[in-house]
Amino acid sequence: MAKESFVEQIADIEKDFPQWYTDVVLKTGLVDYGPVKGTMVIRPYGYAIWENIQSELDSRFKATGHKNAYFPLLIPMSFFTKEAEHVEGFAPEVAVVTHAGGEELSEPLAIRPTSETIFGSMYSKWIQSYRDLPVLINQWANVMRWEKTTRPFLRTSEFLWQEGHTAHATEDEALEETMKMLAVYKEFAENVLAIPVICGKKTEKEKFAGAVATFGMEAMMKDGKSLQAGTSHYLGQNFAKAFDIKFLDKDGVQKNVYTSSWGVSTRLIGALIMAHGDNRGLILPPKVAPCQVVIVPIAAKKGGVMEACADIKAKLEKAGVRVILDETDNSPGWKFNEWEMKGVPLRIELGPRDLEAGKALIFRRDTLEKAEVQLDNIAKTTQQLLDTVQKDMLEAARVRRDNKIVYANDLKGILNGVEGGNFVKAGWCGCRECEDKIKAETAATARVFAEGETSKTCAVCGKKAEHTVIFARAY
RNA sequence: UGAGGUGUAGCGCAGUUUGGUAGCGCGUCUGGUUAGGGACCAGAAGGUCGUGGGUUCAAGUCCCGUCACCUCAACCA
Repeated sequence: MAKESFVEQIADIEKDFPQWYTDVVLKTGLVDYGPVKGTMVIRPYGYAIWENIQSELDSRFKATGHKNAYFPLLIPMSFFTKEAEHVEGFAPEVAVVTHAGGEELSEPLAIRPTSETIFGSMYSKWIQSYRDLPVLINQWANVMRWEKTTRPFLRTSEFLWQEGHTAHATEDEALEETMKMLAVYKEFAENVLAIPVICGKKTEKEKFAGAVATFGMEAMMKDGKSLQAGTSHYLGQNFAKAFDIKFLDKDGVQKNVYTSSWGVSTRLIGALIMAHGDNRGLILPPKVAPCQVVIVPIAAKKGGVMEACADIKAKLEKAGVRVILDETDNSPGWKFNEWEMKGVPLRIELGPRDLEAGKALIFRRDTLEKAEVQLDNIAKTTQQLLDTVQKDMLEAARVRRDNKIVYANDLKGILNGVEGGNFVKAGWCGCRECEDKIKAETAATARVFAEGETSKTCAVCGKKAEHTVIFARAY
């Protein structure tokens, strides 16, 4: 009987982007829903992507002088109340432990939604002198935020992330750190995830609770909506004062330190899916793909086919390529669809006919092109092609994004822009009323300030524009 | 919190109007034949019908309660 084609099983990316996303995430085996609402179980295939992200990021953190550490999951509630804006921003979404050991606790414990407070409390003990500075620590951890509506990777009650927390002697140094890590994220997003991003300062409304300034990294998804893919915060002396983090400077004066914090999360996996995927499923850039090449034997039982496939696998492994030989007895068509759905960048097909000719077919997931390759130098060809795919994916994403950035002079222009799935650059006077009005009438929010651009007037009130802002609907 | 909807096999559903042996498709498992875009044959396993009570000779089906989930609204660094 005629089965539903694979393409029909996955929602149409053009017509129903959210449904397409959910289908892909579940059907590719990245995650499953957890028993507690809003939680996800990250399955091995999804976690392998995260491990690749971790290792790429971690080497960049080490290269910029940071060290890893681990801080506790539970934070005394009183810590949050020490910084006024921080507690106000996070209180609604903090999960709290009230009982343990069969008794009610004398002080409730927050399950960390972020760790500025507990880092702050420890830094106040560790830092005494300018000689102790800077302190550059990162931690890989889980955090919990009790959001009302959730979606796998994009917004879940519990998620994995890294959070860097640094303390510095001067404002300049802390600001420099904030910007340096934002640049690290940008370079990583583009060269590893193949996602072009726009970085910039956030408005007061969108800034992190407790920060002096927040800088965001925004990525455009295929439907033109924006996803905040990472943030870097300059915290000034807000947390230093709240947690009494002081040092004796060279001039003999006691001073508060200046701190920064920055983080990216498993949301990056959601970004990967939505920035690159198509109607066949995922398309993963080679650098983070758990499997970079899949070998599909054709007529596997015929003489020499499996042996030749195993030989190719060995050669690729030796060259450092992550490769899977699909030895299951599914039909070739089934295998093609399965691995395409999972986003494997390259597929090598080898059957009796190819073997005789000393060739194989190699298929590119990103462009859907097939080409013949000589078996003799297949390892080298494959490696080169992986590099090409990595670069082409970034370039293709860049073109997609650049075609969807428009300018607007008034509210209607912003509305038309975002309805058409664009990022819209528009002037803004800087007042909260105008920002709120844009959100109310267009469902778009201010993502980041567009640096190096000047608009004359505010798109809402017509007064003099203080900034040019990128507006977009966001996930 | 306001409005609507859904709970029956791993997944998707029918069956409820009119009470009478628990069904279908996909998937899974076993054995075999196949193979260049989701192949085919044969066989098998799998269900406290969300949950508590009531009516009845008899309840997936009728009555009362309750829980969970989904959609929209609201809320949301």
